[in-house]
Amino acid sequence: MPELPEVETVRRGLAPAMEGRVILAADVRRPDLRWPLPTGMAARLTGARVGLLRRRSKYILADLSTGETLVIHLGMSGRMLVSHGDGRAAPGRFHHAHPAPEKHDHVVLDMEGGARITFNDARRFGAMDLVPTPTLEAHPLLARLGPEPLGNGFHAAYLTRALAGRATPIKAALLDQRMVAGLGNIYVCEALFRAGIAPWRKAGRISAARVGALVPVIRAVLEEAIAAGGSSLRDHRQTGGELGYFQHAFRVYGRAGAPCVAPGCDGVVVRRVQAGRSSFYCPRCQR
DNA sequence: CTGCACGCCTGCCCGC
DNA sequence: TGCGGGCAGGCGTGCA
Repeated sequence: MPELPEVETVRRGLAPAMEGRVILAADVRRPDLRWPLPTGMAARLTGARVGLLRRRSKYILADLSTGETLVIHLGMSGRMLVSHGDGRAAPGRFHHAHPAPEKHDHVVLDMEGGARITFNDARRFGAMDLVPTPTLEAHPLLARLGPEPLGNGFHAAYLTRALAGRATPIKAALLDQRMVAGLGNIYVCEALFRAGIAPWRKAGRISAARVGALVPVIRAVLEEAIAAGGSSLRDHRQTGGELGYFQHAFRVYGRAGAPCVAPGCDGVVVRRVQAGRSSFYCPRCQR
């Protein structure tokens, strides 16, 4: 699925079509996503004006003039695509100057201004919910998330303290959304490679200096990936349908058997399953 | 509390 | 070309 960079790429793509605009019509074509869509979602969205489009971890949050916030999660295979019609949409009425809905198009929003937003999710691990904006932070999906890795609350002192005493492998600790929010398998593998830390190292037994070095490395990987429009392995698309291209910059993820890219290293990238997830690492560089 | 296996779904890729 | 198995970016549940 989209990890933080892919979700941020999607948020940035949606913003011009959604922010400040009224949802003229909403069509729920299939309500059984990971959880059933909220009752009456189409009616609750119709006529609402979208305020800020925000992101928290891997969730896109659309504040609405109705006092509710639309929470969007892309799961493993979710896409949010923007198409542009002929501008003849009217309140409460769908117009048809857009491509016909395709398989797995589950929710369609026609926006003031003529854009159509389509949520497509083959595997239906994605989710949407509508919650009162003032109670948003208490939402079960959001309440226990750790700090944003690109935010001010994520720094060396925080991470050192959060990892202290933890016997869990650093790989699992960084995938734990309560530790830091938004990392997934790809970017944890890439960050650990850049930091020279082996994925199975016990989190609490890594020196403060190395933990401190991990923070800017995580930030750098995420920022580079965002700048590249995310990573498109199979499912991720930007809102215009374009591929991201950060996958070409992977140093270890998906490169099992390939030579290590570190200058002067003659190691070979290894794939090892750890807690049910593939870890890719260089046994020479990462200790 | 932790760690882990599992299920949720579909599509794709590989080997036969 | 077809078929079965394994794999996939997430996350909640339930168990030891």
